[in-house]
Amino acid sequence: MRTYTPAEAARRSGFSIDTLRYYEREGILAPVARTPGGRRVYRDSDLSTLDFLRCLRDAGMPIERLRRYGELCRDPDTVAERVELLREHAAAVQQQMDQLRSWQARVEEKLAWYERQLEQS
Amino acid sequence: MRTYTPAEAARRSGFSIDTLRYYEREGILAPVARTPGGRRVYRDSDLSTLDFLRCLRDAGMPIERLRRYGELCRDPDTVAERVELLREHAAAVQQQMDQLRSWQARVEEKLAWYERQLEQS
DNA sequence: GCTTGACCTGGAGCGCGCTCCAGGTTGAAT
DNA sequence: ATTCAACCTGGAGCGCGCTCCAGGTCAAGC
Repeated sequence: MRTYTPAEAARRSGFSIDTLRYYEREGILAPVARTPGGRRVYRDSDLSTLDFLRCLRDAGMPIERLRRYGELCRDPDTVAERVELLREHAAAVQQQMDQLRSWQARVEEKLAWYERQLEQS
Repeated sequence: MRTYTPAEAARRSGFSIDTLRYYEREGILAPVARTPGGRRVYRDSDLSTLDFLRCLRDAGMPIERLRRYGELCRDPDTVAERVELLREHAAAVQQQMDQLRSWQARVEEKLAWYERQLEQS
């Protein structure tokens, strides 16, 4: 089970070093292990957590919910709550996709109209 | 061709009065007609512009591009540029949808795993 | 032992997209 | 004529999610 410096963790997770510290401060990420001198030592488990957090962020989950999810993951007896949280966000994502689809339709219409304009001129 | 007070325009467009003023200041919306006393008088054409702007915003188009689109719409000889701008954003939206779909898949996996956990306990 | 670059902390700053505020004006209703 | 809600302007403030900075510490390589 190897370890990673902050720079490596940043590179692999896609978050900046500052963001990694920020997430830890905010309680999104559990406190990371340290060297005797105080430097952070990220483990594989941290990286896989970060990987999933990255995914949640990319899907638009706000920081506050991310924190909630992070907290829940530190208590093994909260699987049901985690499921609920993810289902909630899944519904939000579904809604957003529906909206984007209707946007696409509307823009296609507008583009078709513009294209007719261009032909006529 | 009826007209609308700022409050009515806000209600119908879904933007706040402050946002309407902001969009005008920023050149996203063309200068709105005024009464002799200086109050804004929105027209149907303003409302339909706002309706499309609302749609673009909801699809995540940033303010800067909105401004560009607004400017282009004030010059009738810019249909090709408008088409280009919309196509560009359409590509961004497509990318976002693809990402959301892959997010959904990943979360479904995680949920299935959590559900197995719940059954076992 | 010294250098050097990566890291540490607490706190300030930033970019976006509004949102609110103070202080003043307008105009429809009474 | 008076009231009063809705409106005006310029500019400050805010919430989010980071990002940057100053001033200091650590540790690997020479």
